Amino acid sequence: MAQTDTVTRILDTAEVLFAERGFAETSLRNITGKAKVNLAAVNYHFGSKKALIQAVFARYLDPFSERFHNAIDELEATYGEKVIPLEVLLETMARTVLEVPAERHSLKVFMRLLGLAYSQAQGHLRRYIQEQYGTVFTRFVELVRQATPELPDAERFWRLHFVLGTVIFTFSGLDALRDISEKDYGEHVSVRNLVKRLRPVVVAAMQAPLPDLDGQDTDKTVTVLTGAG
Amino acid sequence: MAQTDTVTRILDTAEVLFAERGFAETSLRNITGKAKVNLAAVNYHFGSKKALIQAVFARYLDPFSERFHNAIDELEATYGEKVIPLEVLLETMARTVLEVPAERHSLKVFMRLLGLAYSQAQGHLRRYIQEQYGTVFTRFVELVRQATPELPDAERFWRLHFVLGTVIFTFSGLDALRDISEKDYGEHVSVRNLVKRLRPVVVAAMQAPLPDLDGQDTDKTVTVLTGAG
DNA sequence: GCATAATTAAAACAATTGTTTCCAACTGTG
DNA sequence: CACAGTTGGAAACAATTGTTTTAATTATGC
Repeated sequence: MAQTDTVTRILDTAEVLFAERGFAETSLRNITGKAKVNLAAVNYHFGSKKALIQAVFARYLDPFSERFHNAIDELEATYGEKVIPLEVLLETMARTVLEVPAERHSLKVFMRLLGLAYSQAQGHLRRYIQEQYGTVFTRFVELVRQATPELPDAERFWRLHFVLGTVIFTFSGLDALRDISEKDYGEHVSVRNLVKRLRPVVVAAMQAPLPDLDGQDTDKTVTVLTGAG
Repeated sequence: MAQTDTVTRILDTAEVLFAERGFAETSLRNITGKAKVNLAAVNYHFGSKKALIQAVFARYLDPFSERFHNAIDELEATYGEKVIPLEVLLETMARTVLEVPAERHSLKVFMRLLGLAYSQAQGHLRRYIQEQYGTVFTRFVELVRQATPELPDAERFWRLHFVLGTVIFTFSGLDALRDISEKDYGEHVSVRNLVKRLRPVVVAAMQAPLPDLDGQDTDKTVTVLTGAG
């Protein structure tokens, strides 16, 4: 058994189990058992369970980070001094996200891991991702800023997280949602199909009219909402 | 110490710890220690940790379910045979969600618990919530269907989950996001403020143009996206 | 082909988990 | 006051956790 084989086998098994059950709910014995490697192999090759978790993320985020930087480089070279349209930025992000796991594993696992990174506020993980891949996200946000000059900075910040929530939540719970969709509406949705459904919704969300933040909401009447129809 | 005091103290402490760290990461000793009750009290009063988790949810979802049914009853009485507008439905849902935890605890905890219920796919939890509170959601969805006749059923299904993802994701990670927002943009966002920001985005998402689902995406050009600008 | 390092294997480790047991303390009722 | 049943408290339970240790095996370099 080659040296890399054990490492790869652990990573392959771990990412699936993590995505299915979460980090705390997945024991090393569970991983090593399913991967048919020795229990001590995890601590030998990775050092600790925390380090294994980070390694699982790195295997997705490293290629993503590199590809996305390259994609943005190309865009900037193409558009020169001109502002890159929001739709192009979103499309580039989507394409990069879709490309990375396509090579090896499923997008679902990747998204589910991202969702876990947020929801299971494992302190070390959030810190690791922020330190390791913060610059990519910062660069993207800056371009989005230039593409949406009409949005106040704070508003853009929140809207980006709104759509991030939509995407992560959707793909993270993909299996369960797909089952319901298939049972109730008889149609099987592919990832590509779902991306197509997401497109107009995400764009509409980013381009929605600005909220009325003045007035200390003295009343909860529904009239406030109707302004967007 | 009255009989209910211990139970309440356990629930109050458990919901906060669950919301902060998740279910598996929160031990009974952690809960009982912080709640200053005996370790065995949990198993005595609730039977098991699983049952405790369900009880924590029930304390939020029971009042929510009742209030929401009442609110819908009122709406149906008011509108008679007429269709209830989408904005009114969303507003009613939002108001009910905001009302329930306001009485006792924080909305953040409530949302975070909902997020965990989805992300930490504890089988028993999802089943419990589905069995216990499925009818409320079904009733709501049916009204949304009448309010959005232009949406295909499957499309409406997905869009509801898209916005559900936005809301849960946002409030679930509220603390972390708020910290960033406050640090980078110097403005402290309240829950009410955030609800105001969500309003136009959610409405725009539901009313976004329909996706182009034909054509087996032969190309990944950005032109597909621009149709929504 | 041998010496040395790298990897795998098996076992034990200490710590923590949810749960149960057993007994004391309390509560309310006759 | 006495006695039933309920609740609280400390300890122990068995199971599982991540990690470490020790020995065997395999690969590598000279």
